[in-house]
Amino acid sequence: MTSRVALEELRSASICDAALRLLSSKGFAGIRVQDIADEAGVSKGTIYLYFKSLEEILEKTFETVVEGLFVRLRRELAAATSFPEGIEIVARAHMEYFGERQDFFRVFLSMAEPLGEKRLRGSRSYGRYVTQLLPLLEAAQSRGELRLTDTSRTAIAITAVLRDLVLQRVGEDSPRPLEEDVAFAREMICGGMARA
Amino acid sequence: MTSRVALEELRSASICDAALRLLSSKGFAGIRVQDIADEAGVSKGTIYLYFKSLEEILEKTFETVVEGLFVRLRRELAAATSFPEGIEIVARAHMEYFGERQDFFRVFLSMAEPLGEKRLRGSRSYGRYVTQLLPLLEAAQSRGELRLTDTSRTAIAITAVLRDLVLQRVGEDSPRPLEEDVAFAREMICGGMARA
Amino acid sequence: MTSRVALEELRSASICDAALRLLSSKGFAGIRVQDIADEAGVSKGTIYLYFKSLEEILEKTFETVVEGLFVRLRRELAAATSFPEGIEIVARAHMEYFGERQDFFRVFLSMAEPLGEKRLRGSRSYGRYVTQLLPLLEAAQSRGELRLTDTSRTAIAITAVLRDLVLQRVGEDSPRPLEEDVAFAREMICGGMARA
Amino acid sequence: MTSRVALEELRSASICDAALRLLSSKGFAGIRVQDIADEAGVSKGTIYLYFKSLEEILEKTFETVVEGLFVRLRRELAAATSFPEGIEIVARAHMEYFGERQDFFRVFLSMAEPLGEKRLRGSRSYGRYVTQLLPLLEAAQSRGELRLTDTSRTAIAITAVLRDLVLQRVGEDSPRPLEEDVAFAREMICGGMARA
DNA sequence: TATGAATGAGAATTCATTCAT
DNA sequence: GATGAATGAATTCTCATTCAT
Repeated sequence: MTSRVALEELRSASICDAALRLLSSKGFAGIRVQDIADEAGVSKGTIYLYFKSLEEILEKTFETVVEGLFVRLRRELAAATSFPEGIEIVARAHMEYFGERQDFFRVFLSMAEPLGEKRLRGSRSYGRYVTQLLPLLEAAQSRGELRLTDTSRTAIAITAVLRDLVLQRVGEDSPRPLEEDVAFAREMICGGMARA
Repeated sequence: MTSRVALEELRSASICDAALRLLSSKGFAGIRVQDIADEAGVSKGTIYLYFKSLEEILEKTFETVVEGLFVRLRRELAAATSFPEGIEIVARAHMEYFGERQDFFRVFLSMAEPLGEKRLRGSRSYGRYVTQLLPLLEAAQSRGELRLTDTSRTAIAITAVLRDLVLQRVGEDSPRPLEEDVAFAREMICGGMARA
Repeated sequence: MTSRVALEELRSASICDAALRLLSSKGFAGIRVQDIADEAGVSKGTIYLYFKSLEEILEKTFETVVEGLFVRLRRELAAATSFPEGIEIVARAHMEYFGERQDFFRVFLSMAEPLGEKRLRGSRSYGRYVTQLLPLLEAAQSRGELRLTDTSRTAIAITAVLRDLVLQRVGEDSPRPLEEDVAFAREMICGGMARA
Repeated sequence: MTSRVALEELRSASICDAALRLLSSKGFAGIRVQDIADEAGVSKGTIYLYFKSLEEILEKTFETVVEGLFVRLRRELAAATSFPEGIEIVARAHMEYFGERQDFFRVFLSMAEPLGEKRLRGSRSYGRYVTQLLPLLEAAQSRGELRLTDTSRTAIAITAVLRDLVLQRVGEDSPRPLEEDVAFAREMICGGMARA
């Protein structure tokens, strides 16, 4: 019985893996069920034993990857003792995680809103993504570390900066040392750009 | 002869206008040549007299809209006398311009990189978009107003914050007063989030 | 303008003709859009310029043929002066009309009720078919020619007998003279089977 | 060994039963092997231990039901002492038997000939169905009760009338008393419709 | 024997693009 | 130039049948 469920999980995961690999090379719009099947080494019919539609595959794939980042963030943020330290942790997590999943990251970007609605309706990941930072901000606020009081817009601004810095790294042939970008992010986010 | 070219420009522009209107309601993936033809009031065949392919229409449309923002930025930024003032100008331009083109904005977002490659390969607008801020930053730097020295990454961070704040506004049913968000952007970008 | 509509009618009709020819050899269930396209000498895409779906083609085809019989019945029944004469006219019309459309007739049979619902939803022809006989029966009744008073069930019984006799003829390699079957139908329907 | 065969019969019958129940709700075209397996409580693979194909299941199911009517007709017709009495018996049998199997009856109708060939090729039941009436007609003829001499066409006409009357009953929300329809059938078939 | 996961040949439908008028 | 009818490649999803366990 366990093996039945396990097998199902396994197949399902391997199909998502295949989809993830293709997301890279083809982007969201260019992906076809047959491609996923080929990449996963199963038949088209098999795909439909595990997923109801192409859309479901893409959604599941997406959620899986994003959840991976969330898990990491939750784990590591627990140890942060100051706001700048928290920002560093978040920045590092982003850069490493997406640095290893460059191709996916591009897709992730386009998910900022129900974009490409036809192909990925109802994915709520992006909202949850922003939400991951709220504990960090609330703790900082209760410690009186924040200048700005609108935590929701603050969270948005933080993720925006991190996202685009990662995107930049990902696009570069030989990105600078990771810690340099982490430091830049911390400085920019905590202290802003203007001299006192 | 001039009138020949002018007419051609006119037709071409009216097709792009039609495409823009549809981009709103249908998004990138859902747009069809027949729809554009209908919306523009010409036949499908005529479309192909002015454009080589659907892709070309979308690309041209995109460039046109983005160029509109660039023109505005270049014009208004010339008057900026300080870095914070420049940031305010840029923020206000973004919020107004995209606030009036909400539907397009979402599409714009997905263009951060050659996403949706199949439908819009090779658009280089996003890179140029970031470039628009360089004059502002270089002037600020020469005036000694900047803490951070990496102007390229700084420009990225600024556009990232603005983009996502606009996105947030666009998604809200009754967004707060525009100047409030402009002020938030200025504060965040110039002074950062952490208390001194 | 007229030629536009005319052309459309023509294409539409030639597609239905093709479908009718195939109905014969493949039956309702076995018919494919590609087959119809091939048979009609157009491309699959063209089919969809004139019909919304396979179902619509089949429906239209069906209606067209049935309407042909109705037209004939209405025309000829007007001349009937007695019930037996009317029955003869109806019987002859059935046998000739379906004798020339044997393959279609089989399909018609299966339409007695919303059978094969999935493939031919909403065809109301059969009900209208029975209705064609009502004028004949009402005239006969007002002339006092009928023993039985339930005209609706009577109409059903008549069409049933005619249908199955035609079916029998259609299935025979060398059917007997048509007038023999017409006479049998008249005798059976008017006088019944039992000796006085 | 006997039990082996018996078990096989049992399974086979229970699969047909399942198919029959589904025929009702889904019609011929909509029936799927998986549905039959589910309804019968066995696996899809098991189905193929007992039947060569979906077609074979449908055929066998069909035969089984039809044979049920035949058995009843043979039993009850033996007692008939006159033609009208025989017709009454046949009419009653039809109305009761198919009244209890309404959904199947519709399918039965479409079987008048190798209709839906793809799904049920070669069913010969309908011909045998007509044959069931021949003993009745021959006895009546030898007793001099018949006006018409063509027993084969006569049998066809009888079954046609009965079939369509049952169809009518089956389609009605609150059918009239069964004996009323039996009487109508007897009158129509024995005495015809025209007043002497 | 029984199972049900896997297969893959289809089938309907869409739509960018072409081209004769 | 302008048109829009015609094309057919491409795509998703279904389901009868097989076969390893």
